[in-house]
Amino acid sequence: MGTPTMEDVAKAAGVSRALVSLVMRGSDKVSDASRERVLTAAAELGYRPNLAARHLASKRSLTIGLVLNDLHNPFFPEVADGVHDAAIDAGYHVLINSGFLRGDLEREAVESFIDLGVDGVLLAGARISSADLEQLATRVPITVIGRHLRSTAVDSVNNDDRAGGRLATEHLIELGHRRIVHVDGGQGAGSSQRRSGYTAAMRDHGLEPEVISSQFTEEAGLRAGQRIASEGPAPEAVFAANDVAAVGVLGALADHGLRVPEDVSVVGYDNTSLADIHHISLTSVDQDRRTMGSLAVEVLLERIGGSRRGAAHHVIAPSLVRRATSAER
Amino acid sequence: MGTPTMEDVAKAAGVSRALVSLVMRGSDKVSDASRERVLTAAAELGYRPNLAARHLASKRSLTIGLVLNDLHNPFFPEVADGVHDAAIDAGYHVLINSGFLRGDLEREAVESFIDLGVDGVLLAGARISSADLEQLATRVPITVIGRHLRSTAVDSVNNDDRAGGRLATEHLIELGHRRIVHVDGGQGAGSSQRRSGYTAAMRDHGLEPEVISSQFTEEAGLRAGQRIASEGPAPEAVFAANDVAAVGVLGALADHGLRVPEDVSVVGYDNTSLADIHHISLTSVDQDRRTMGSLAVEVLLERIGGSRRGAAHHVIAPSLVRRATSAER
DNA sequence: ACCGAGCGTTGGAGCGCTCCAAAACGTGAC
DNA sequence: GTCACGTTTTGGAGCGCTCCAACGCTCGGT
Repeated sequence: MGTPTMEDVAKAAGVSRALVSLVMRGSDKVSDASRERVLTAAAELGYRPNLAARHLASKRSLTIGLVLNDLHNPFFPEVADGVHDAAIDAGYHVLINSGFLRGDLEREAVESFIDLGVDGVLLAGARISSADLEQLATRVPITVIGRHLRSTAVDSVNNDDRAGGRLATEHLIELGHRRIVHVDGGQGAGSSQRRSGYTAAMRDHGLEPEVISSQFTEEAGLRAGQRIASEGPAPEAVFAANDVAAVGVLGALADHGLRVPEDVSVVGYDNTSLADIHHISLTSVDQDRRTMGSLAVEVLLERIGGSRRGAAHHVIAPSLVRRATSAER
Repeated sequence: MGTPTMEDVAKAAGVSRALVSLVMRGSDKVSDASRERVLTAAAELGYRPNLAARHLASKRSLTIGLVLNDLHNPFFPEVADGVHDAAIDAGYHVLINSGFLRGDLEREAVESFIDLGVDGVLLAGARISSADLEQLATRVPITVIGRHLRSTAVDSVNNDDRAGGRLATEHLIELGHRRIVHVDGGQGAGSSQRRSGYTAAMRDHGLEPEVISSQFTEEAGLRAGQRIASEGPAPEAVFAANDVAAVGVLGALADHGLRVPEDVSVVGYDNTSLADIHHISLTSVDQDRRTMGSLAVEVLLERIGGSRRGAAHHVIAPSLVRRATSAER
């Protein structure tokens, strides 16, 4: 006989299987004496409840699935930290899966979580289509992190990208810069809001917005930076739609002999670990990812618990982290 | 009634539940006609097998658990990619968990995987104690990635850190450098082997090894770099025990006005995404992480399948990726 | 016409647990 | 001593699936 079962513990403790079950679930309608004996027996046998059996019998698993759209992106680990903390506090387990940057794999990851019987699913940086999302949400509670949507079936947690775009831009304006170029994030999540925050801030100060359409990758940032550095006189500052792209810009500027921040100031977005590297030290807009992760868990648990009708869409305020790549004109 | 069960499919297809089970498991002893009808019925109902029930009944889950010691470390995503690919090929699912840099949480992650009923567990960058590891291995097949051990119960997949240390050092020697300092990785995995590779290479060429004891963090690399740059004349080259530390060194050198690679060449280890950032462009020793991940899955499946007696300890050869931080003297 | 083999199919037992209704066990009041 | 009530404990049904032994069927050989 392999791993001990509840039956074995019951026998060892001289009680019924049902009582052991009660103890394992932390019920308070068990006498202290019995609890003691069961716990001792369980410890002696090295008993651990079989989760598969538990899920099957109870329809709930006290587990939530976290789908990260891309393990390589330094944006996600911190979200995962927040998720983990909040979940543990609430007595839930977390299982992680990667979408490997593909909407279809993301969908598949969610489906396996459903098959596994998780109580809810968290999607971070979801690429999946809205239609798929709605469809999946009929089968399991879902909360999305870092994507703006107005669904009634799916909850979301976001940072205010528009405010963040404005924040970055106004920081540069305050430093005395007038010609500020925005390297945008194309179809990336939050990209259009960040751009609109930038544009609004520029207009408010009577400045002319100048957008280079790009993407959320270093490669794209590099190309944008090359254009910036080679076409005509360099601008006074660049606001890139995320850190990775900003680092690309940094590389291109250096290649062209432009000094940062003496010649050009650069600001990124996301405040990932990349920005904090001493050798890079990138000024960046921070969205408190840890808090976003925790908040997402709360929201998800509310829906799981049924303590809320309708969807919740939280938006948290971003803040600016000033480092070495931005300076006074 | 909620999600459809096998019973529902059986009824809809006009066959027995057992037959549906056979079809779902891809058995070949089912007539084409029956298979067709079952599949159609299943598709119509949107049926998906309940994994919890399946695990419970079958004692196997076709799932492996992957425990990453730290989600923040750019070393792991690529390992995860390799694991994922190989697992999918073999018809297995992958579930990920983080050890959050703590041996105890790592242990806990493995235990939840066991409770969940995974068929095997992969540990990447394990901090867990060897004793715990051995103990856990009695309950589930385990393969460790990136840690040298000589256990008979646990398999491992590694790169040849000693050869890698030698590789980096000889690269610098070939470039004409004589005074090469090694910033080591303290207690980190593979650190002592890398150091010994460095020392051996130096001695072989009649050079004096010079080791600064440090750690696998940027912070530690930064401190080491500061010492290097401020105490006496700067060395001609630095070999740091991993990329993160190397990036720290890079930052410190820049702070002290030392140019890389004109004044000092720098080589890292791991060839993480960090090294590949254009703005950093760090020469680094590559251990093919993707291959390591895939190989680890193979090794694990061998043990799960019982097709091997005794432990397997694979060591793959590292290679040097030359970038902009190393140049001729 | 009969038998056995081979194939496809089926019912039933059982995986380890939860949860409910009911049994057992006090306890205090009368 | 009895009764009613509250607290603990228990047996059993059932979660959705797998797996095995056994079933019915068809078919070829004699």
